[in-house]
Amino acid sequence: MTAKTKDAPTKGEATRLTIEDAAIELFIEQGYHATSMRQIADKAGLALGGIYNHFKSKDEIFEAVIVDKHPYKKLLPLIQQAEGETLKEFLGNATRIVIDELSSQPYYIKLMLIEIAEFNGAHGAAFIKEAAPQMLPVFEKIVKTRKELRVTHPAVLMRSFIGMVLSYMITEIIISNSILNKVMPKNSLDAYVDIYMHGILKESA
Amino acid sequence: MTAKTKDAPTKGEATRLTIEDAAIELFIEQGYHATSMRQIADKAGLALGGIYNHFKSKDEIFEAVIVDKHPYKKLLPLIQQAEGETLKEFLGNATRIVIDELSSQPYYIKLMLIEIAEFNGAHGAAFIKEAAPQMLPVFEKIVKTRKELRVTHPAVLMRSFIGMVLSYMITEIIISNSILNKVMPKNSLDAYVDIYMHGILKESA
DNA sequence: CCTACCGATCGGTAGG
DNA sequence: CCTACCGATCGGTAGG
Repeated sequence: MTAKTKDAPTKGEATRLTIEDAAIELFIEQGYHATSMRQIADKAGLALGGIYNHFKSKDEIFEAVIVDKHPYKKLLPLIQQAEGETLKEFLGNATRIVIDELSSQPYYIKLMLIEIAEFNGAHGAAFIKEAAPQMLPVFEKIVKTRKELRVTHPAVLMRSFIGMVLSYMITEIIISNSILNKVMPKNSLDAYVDIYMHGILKESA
Repeated sequence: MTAKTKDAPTKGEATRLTIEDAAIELFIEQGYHATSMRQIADKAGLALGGIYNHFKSKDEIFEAVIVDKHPYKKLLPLIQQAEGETLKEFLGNATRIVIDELSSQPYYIKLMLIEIAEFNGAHGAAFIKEAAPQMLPVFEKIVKTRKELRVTHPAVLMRSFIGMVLSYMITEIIISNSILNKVMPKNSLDAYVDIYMHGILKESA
């Protein structure tokens, strides 16, 4: 009677997660095609052949990682928990929460870039089909209940919000690797969020 | 007396460019590590060994492509040509010019993503060291001559502008591959630019 | 600029 | 879950 609850994962499930954890680290450091099954096996503490008891192929490992480690599962509840009386406060808090979480787990952004760069977004489409129906309502609710918004189309608001976070994260990667960090002020996140906020809010707000 | 002018490139230089053109197409389709030297040779119409008369290694081809094909060389003069009486008109036109150019040559964005995903931005730093001193003055001039701006720091303005274009291009890639194109309105670029514009401009403008 | 080759490494599997 | 192996392909080179 092996229990299949969250609290007591099967040994096989544990090994599977160990493989995924090893794989995601290597993917992020090197990309997908530059990472070999032998490297994943070594990092996970298995022999090469052992991996194939848990995954049919290297591609299947990547797919599993994309699904299991994707940020929106963590982020959605965090956004919904975000507080603030005015919309400005609410969205400001939500943005900071999202970027803090993504920055602490740089996994996600990098993984997304790998997906686009090496797979032309092939897995991404399937993911969005799953995630979008859960994310859109959050923005629909915001549009309905907040009258201070200039942007009244939920999909446009969602796109602009995700785009703003993405652009901050990516320019942050670029800047931190270059000489631009000397010329860039320190409180960039505040300035960035301020521009966005001013962009979507009515002037009276 | 072989002339070395732009009008009459050496045969060797022509072959070198042919190799670069073949390589960039393959890189964009498959990424860097998934592209083989044999594929590049085939597409360029050479035997494998012939490539090594022009490039020492696969990595050197990628570096050459990054330098020679980078968009800022084309984009900088286009931005400077952008017209418009008000800042709103000027930036609106500049944005459309940039995005039109990048969309018609999807090379660039993809190449940048490959650079980050597969090289951790290693080549990018060197590039920015060259490009930043040429781009910053453009934004410095805008900040100085336009009083309608809320954003007064040139580097912040540059970052937000590049970030806005990047986020539009990347979300466009994601959306066009997914079911989201059904729920997304058609004139998204206008809405996107409008949010940004409203974000950086003073309310009186 | 091509032909023919090198050693190394790849993803994956058979068999236990 | 490991050992030992497979054919295929990789980046790169020697020699002409």
